[in-house]
Amino acid sequence: MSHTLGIRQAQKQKTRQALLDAALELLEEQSLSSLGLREVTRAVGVAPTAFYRHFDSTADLGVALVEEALGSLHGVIRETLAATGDSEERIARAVELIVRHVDAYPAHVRFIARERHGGVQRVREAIGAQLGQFTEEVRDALALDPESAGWSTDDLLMLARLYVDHMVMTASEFLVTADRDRDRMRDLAERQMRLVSLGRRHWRDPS
Amino acid sequence: MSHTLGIRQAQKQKTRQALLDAALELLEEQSLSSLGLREVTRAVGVAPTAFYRHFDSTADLGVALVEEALGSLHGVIRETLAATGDSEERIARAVELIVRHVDAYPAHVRFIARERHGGVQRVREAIGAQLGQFTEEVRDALALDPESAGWSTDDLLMLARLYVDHMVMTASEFLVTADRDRDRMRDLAERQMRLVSLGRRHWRDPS
DNA sequence: TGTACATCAGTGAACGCGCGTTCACTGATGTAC
DNA sequence: TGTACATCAGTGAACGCGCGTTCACTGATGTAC
Repeated sequence: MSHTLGIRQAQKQKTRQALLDAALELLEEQSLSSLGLREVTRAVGVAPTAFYRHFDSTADLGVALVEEALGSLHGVIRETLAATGDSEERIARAVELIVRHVDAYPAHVRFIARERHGGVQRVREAIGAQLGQFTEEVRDALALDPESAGWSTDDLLMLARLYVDHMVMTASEFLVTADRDRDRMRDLAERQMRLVSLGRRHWRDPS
Repeated sequence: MSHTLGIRQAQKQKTRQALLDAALELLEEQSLSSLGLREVTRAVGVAPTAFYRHFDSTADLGVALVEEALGSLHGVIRETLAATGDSEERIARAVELIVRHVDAYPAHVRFIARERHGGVQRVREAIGAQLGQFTEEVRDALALDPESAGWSTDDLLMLARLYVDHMVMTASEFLVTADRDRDRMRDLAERQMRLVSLGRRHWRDPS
């Protein structure tokens, strides 16, 4: 059964979400470490003091944005990796997934790219933790693949990091790619994944 | 002959360098978009208004920092790539180069990693331009390699981007790596480069 | 269902503070003769 | 070498402004009976 929130709770959540949305928009042209609490509340249309009913600070809001941006991605990634098909199909599907995600949530992707190495420690740590989880999930998926026979856990993690970093890199590249260059960039990303897959196939081949 | 600067010019350069150094240090725990001009002059010990004798704004100072951080790297990279030796030697040398650079200029590396996707457009653009130049230089070096026989310019650029992005990624990884994990991270980076090199060797093999 | 009290999300005034920028200035350095 | 004037890096006072945070408050929603 769906538990209906009380009116008060529902309204509170609505305001909280409005603060998150407004912050995300303001962050398209600045960094979290320069985002002001008053800017955010002004954009939403509430009093500055209302901010404290939801977050301790803008850093705290940033951590919530990390959860919003990356928390829901685990399922999608696992699905994509678990799907069958030959290497070429998988690559096309992975790149397609990235493109769709960037199109659907450009501000979230920009936020993660910007704050991954940004000036707010707690947010960097939150992003690092999420990406670390992704890496482990990718490693586990790789381990199930027949191609990974004979691979050490450490080598699998090495490869998983390469894939996850390539994914993040590709996503932030798409963010700044003009429409007329989309197809070229997509092709580029696919060729890079193809080259890595080739390296994977010949890893520790006696040759 | 070495042209000696006038006393006035020399003093001006000294102050300018002090501003750059102080800014770089302040940027270890914040982003450029939140760096204040008064913070910087306070750290140096000059009046806030002195700032304007050197830079229009903190964004302008940021662009100067990009030049300082990346401008001198072209030569080093070209040398490393031009050097002979087998694939394994090259990889070890490349990783060694990165490690040394991060140790010698940690604040510069952090600045580039942070502002590459940061909140100040002109600085992002300056970093992008420099990294684009690196990519072209790496592509040109790759083109001279016998292993690249039969490669299209486009495929060479694709590979060059993979190398440059891996280089940046590795550098910013080392920045946050504790001493006791240094060797493990170095090994990881070398294995990743080895896997990419394997992919390169088998690229468009009829197999 | 109705009443009396508790909760708490959002308000609005007030605070002290540091910000970026302007301006006229000073005095050491540079230059012309 | 000495003198008279020009340049200009750095100064210090002043400005208006928006910031984060505090506080006592209001009034709609929730709860107990």
